Amino acid sequence: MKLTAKGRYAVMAVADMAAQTPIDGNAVRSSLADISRRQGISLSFLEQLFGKLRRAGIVESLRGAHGGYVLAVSAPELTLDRIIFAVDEDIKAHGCTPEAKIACTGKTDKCLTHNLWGALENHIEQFLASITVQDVVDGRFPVAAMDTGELEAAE
Amino acid sequence: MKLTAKGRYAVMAVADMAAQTPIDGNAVRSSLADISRRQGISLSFLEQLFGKLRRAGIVESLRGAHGGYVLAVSAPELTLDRIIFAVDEDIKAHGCTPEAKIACTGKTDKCLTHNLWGALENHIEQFLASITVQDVVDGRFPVAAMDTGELEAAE
DNA sequence: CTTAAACTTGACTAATTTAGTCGGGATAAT
DNA sequence: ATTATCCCGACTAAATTAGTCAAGTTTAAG
Repeated sequence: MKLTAKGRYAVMAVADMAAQTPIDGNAVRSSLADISRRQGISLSFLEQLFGKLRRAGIVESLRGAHGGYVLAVSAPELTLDRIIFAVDEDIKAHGCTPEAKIACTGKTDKCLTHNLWGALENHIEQFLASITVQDVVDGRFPVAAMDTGELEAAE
Repeated sequence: MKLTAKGRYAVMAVADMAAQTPIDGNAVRSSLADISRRQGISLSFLEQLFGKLRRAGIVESLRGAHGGYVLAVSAPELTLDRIIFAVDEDIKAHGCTPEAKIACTGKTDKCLTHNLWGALENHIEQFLASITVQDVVDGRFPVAAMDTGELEAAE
């Protein structure tokens, strides 16, 4: 799976939207300019990301003056894998894609690892699918036996 | 975490070494030329990979004529994370590295995702650490609820 | 001792991917 | 109209990847 800065920014931006407290339970309209200001991500880059998020049905746009974006899925329903998929589209962890099939034609010797990468990819996706945007906003996500104890102070 | 072809090749090569049946329980000496032939990986590239594997203490080299490489760790003891780390060295899933600290100075708003990527990285590492080279050779690894049912036919 | 098989090292490079920028539109509220 | 906002696609600089190449060093064999 591809875990790039793009994906991180997208999750940050969506979490930022979700963190804006709804006035009456209704979705809040955020302009990219606001998100850009709050998160320190360039406007141009956000435009690129939100185009993909919109096409993926994660956000809805309201054009024109006083427009902006609204979450199309509620924060507790929206899992991180959808966001990452939307912006980092192509995922490929195993090398036995059609073009690499030449090196993987049935010989078990040749491709001992074929299934392995698929399993790994699946594992990562499941992890991301188990976390919602609401979890991120609340700072609550499965800490699977983390041993880096640098959580408390930002110094 | 970085999951590149380099890491895949390294795992393939090490698994290939492990798959060569030991004559008397003792480690088998494989030359890079043999591995190259069997796995279809270029010799030059293998040289690059095995340099790193050797420095990481995963394999030992025997120089000179009839030399080659030997696993320095037995297949059932050798976990995949060590191999991937050795060749793909730098791992970075969260963006709040020292230089990115500017955008992450204490403000909880700014870095809702700080711990998240650490947790994800940890998750992946744990997965890889749970699989040994012997598992790969035996085609046995944790299939965590895979739903892609394309395992049977190479066709 | 000479030779050659094999490993060792590190610099080099072409292709790809990433992480953005830029500029010009389209749309809707005021 | 004007302005705030989204929309879109082309463009690009930097980094990374995947892999090559050449010049060694080491040791077994003859």
